[in-house]
Amino acid sequence: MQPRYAPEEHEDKIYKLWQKHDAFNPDHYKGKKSGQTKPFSIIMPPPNANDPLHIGHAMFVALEDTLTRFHRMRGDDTLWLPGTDHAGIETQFVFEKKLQKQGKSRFQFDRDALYNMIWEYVQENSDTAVDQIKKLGASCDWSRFKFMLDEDVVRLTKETFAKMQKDGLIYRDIRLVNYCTKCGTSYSELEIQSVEQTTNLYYLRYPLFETPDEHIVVATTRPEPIFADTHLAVHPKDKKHQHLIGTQVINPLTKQPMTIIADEFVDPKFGTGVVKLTPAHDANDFAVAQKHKLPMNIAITREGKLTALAGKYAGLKVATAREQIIADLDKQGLIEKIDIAYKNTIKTCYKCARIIEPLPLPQFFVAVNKPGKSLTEAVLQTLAKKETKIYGAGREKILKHWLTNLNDWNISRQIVWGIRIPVWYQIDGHEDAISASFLNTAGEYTSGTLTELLKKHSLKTIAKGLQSLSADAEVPYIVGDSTPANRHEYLPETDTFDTWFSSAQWPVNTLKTTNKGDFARFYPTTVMETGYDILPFWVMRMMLLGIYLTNKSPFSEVYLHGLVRDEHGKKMSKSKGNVVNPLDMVSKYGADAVRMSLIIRSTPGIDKSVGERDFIAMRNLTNKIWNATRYVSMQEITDTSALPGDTVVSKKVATLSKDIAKLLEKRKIGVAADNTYGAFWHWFCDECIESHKQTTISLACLRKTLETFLQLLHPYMPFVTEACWQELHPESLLIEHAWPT
RNA sequence: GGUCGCAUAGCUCAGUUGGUUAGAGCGCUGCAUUCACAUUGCAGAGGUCAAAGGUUCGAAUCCUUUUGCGACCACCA
Repeated sequence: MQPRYAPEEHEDKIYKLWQKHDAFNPDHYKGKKSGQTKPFSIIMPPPNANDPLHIGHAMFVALEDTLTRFHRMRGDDTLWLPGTDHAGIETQFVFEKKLQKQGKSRFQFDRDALYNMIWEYVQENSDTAVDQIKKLGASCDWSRFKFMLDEDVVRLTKETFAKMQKDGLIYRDIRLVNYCTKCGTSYSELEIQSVEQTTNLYYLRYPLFETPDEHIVVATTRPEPIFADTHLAVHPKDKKHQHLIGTQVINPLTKQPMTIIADEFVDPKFGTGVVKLTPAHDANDFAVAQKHKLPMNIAITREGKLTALAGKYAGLKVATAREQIIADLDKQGLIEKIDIAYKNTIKTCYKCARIIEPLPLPQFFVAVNKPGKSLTEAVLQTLAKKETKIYGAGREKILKHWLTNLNDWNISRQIVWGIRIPVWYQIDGHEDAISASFLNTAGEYTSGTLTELLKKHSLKTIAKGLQSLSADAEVPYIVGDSTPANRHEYLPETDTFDTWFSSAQWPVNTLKTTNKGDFARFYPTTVMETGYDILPFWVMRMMLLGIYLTNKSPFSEVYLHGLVRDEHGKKMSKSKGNVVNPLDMVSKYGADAVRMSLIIRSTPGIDKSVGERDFIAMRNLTNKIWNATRYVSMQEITDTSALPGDTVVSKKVATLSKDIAKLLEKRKIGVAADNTYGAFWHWFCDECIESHKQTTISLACLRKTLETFLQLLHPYMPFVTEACWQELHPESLLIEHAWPT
């Protein structure tokens, strides 16, 4: 053996050795173990298929592989199921950026071409994540690998949608959705960020209809949709304004009369105590409008421009329009004052940071709290019964908070990269209520209502080149994978599912499509291990849909790891330049060192700081393990008799094995790793090996103890321990070895 | 405004569910090297465990309050 451990000389070879022996596949162990073995399963959080791994991925690989290897050694029927995600919006965006660099835009391609281009792009890079996961030593069963867009997974995802539709848990309706005009799609409430901003609060004068010399003042941060204002509102008990209820004012832009109504949502103490109602562009106003059955005028398009309603401002972008409108109102003397340092919070797009435009669009929603069939209630009950245990510094409370306040889930996305919603709209009789855009054979776009389009084009032509379709909420539709066969005519939905709608079914849909019997054998899974940052996006939704589909929580434990921070405890970001690439560190210090650095002394739910110094320290540990083995393998067997120190040593190591196992079972992984490290270095190396030099313990005992330590260290540091094991026992594999007792 | 988390050595963090003299890594000081490993060993300095009060035979750990930091959620036009 060389005096130094060189990870690059061993890691790939050892990984191949494991694979050659099929050591990751639970079926490999079938019949080899005595008695009934209990299942242990982890579904890997599927990384984006074509993205390189970041340090957070290394964290999940390290933790999940540690648990997997530990349970495999304990003799459990152990499956770690790997997979990758199509990551709808993320991937489409990365691809669009690539197009942009080439001076192109996604709107230059028809949806099939765009989809195929992205598919190609993903295929080209799809091995990136998988290769890197292997480099980290993941002992997941690649024979059961799944991709979110695998045909069978897609089929099951659509079946879930159909089942939910049947059960009345899916509905299509006009709601104010969070729309990003830059990304060109709507989002659910979870993908929205709140940002505090300083903005102008305009105090505008609305002349009274009867006596136009008098006016009422309304404060607003958004003057541009005033065209769409339908009413003003005051609090019914507001003494100052009570007398105006039911009277009319003049809309300062359209000059049309508007009625003042009363509603308790108005806070008489805020601003002037008078609110303008813009039902189509404000969530509060929308709610009030529904309550009072007020009309909804649309002032802003999906492109973020003003509609024809805006007269001379039509077609202007929101920001430009605002300036001009304020200037014009000022000329008319309709501005009372402007508070230029007003602070409020606005919603922004989590992807591009643009301001989210609330727009009324007909979309598909999952009813999460339908009386009698409440998905959220079912999850809350599961949690109350402790059917699923959450590890992660108080995150269970956060989860409960989410579940008790969750709104219906918008699952429609206006992008092509994803699973198309399997819905068909009935055309005949609804031509006016459906608008579409299609590409003809000459490559030209044509759009309009179907009434207009069908005058010049056949339905077949439209269907063939269909790019986008927008049907009013009342248009009847049928759920299905192909054109419904009946006397009606149909066009398909063009929206795709929210990525998380398919991810939410991942534990169910993967196990149902791998090997026959896997679902019964491994579901519900044991541990769901992932970062706490996607608790509401993913974990909560897996519980919502998992329980809905199977009546069982998809996992009995949730282990939420913290975010990986830099060595100063700062958040990693490209702009700070403190991003650590895990694969660079792997090639520098070895996979074991990277894994151990992330795991040792980590605590669920608490962020973990790592830096080069930690990788170096753990690289030193790999070398220490290597050299301890080297020492033992260098000894010549002179006397095989036991020595007086042996009993104490073997007793202590047996206790240690038990203690470490208990810690790992209680998911105190960071503590287990730390204790194993300490015992190995400061007890085994510093004391036991020295005792052997003093001939107070025998070589046999020393060797046995070292082997035990290789077993104890193997879950965290699989490569070096296996490399050392091969020096001692080339006839067997450490990965297949039983946990020491 | 609400919820959650954190505060322990110079730095970054553990502390196995209340149990002697509070630990690790890095850093620092001194010594050691034909010895498995200098990616090493030995010795050492360094902490009133944020503050105050309470429960207890016993508190870094449980409870209350305060302060500071961080995250999330909700927000009033």
